[in-house]
Amino acid sequence: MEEQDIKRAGLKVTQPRLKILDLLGNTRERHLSAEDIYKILLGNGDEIGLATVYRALTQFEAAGLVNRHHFEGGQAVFELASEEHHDHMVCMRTGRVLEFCDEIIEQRQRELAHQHNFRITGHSLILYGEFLDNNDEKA
Amino acid sequence: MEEQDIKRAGLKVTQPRLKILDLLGNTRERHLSAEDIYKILLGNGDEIGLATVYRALTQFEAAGLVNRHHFEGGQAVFELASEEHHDHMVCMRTGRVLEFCDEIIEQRQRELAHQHNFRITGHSLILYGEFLDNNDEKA
DNA sequence: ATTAACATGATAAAGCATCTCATTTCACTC
DNA sequence: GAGTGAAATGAGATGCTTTATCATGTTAAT
Repeated sequence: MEEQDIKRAGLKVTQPRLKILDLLGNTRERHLSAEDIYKILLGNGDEIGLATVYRALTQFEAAGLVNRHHFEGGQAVFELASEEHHDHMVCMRTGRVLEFCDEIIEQRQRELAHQHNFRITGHSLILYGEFLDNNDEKA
Repeated sequence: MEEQDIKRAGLKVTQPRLKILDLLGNTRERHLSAEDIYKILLGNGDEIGLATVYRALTQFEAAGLVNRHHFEGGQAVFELASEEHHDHMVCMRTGRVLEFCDEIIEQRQRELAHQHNFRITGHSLILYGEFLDNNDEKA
């Protein structure tokens, strides 16, 4: 329940915050920019301000509810945080984003970090390119 | 020779462009933001405009002479392009950047992309964290 | 030296994100 | 359920990075 998540984050349960979390959880496109969210909610007839969207997303990120990614192209995108870390393939043609997990890469990253006396606190692996099939509709 | 690189890129050989390439090649810190470059050159007594720095870097990037990276923290950083692709560990405490190459990860990325019918045109792997030793001075 | 195309740099402008602050909403108490 | 203080909202201002504009200055080839 979104309400619980918001409370657990030490935040008041408000309409804007519920709407944002709900949208992130129930949209076909898991990865949305702050402006996407703002426009979709406005389109739904909700009253909301862009500043509120940014604020809420930043708070959700701090609470671990959502992740922020900086794909190429200026705007950051947000997604509901899932159990395990995952990486992304981003189609430069259609914008489609595919998430993937790979334990071999994760393991190798840990090894390399250890070799260099580096303590990893976060990481970002993004493959840019394009999908050769035309499944982009079913993304 | 920097002059040749600039010519090969189809650009005129100008003082600002030479200075920028020279700086990128001869600075201890391989990764500089446009503003870093601008300020260093100003500090050296050179006359240069920030717009010129951005323009030159964008042109060099298009020509494959430099790479642009979007580490966390707003500003993009630029580095002289080297033979082979490499990834980065970024120290969140000191800003130190360590480059590394790992064929196991590269290979695995290719496999995963192939599995998903994805043609890779670029990729970005960044590990954020901190170095546990205090070699930051020798970076 | 001349010249035409290109480059420069100061400043304006665009784009993304955050800050400000007056108003509203939430959640708790009685 | 009304009252109250703290927190949240939203409109607009502001900040910061990057790009566009354009009059002036350089380059490189004749």
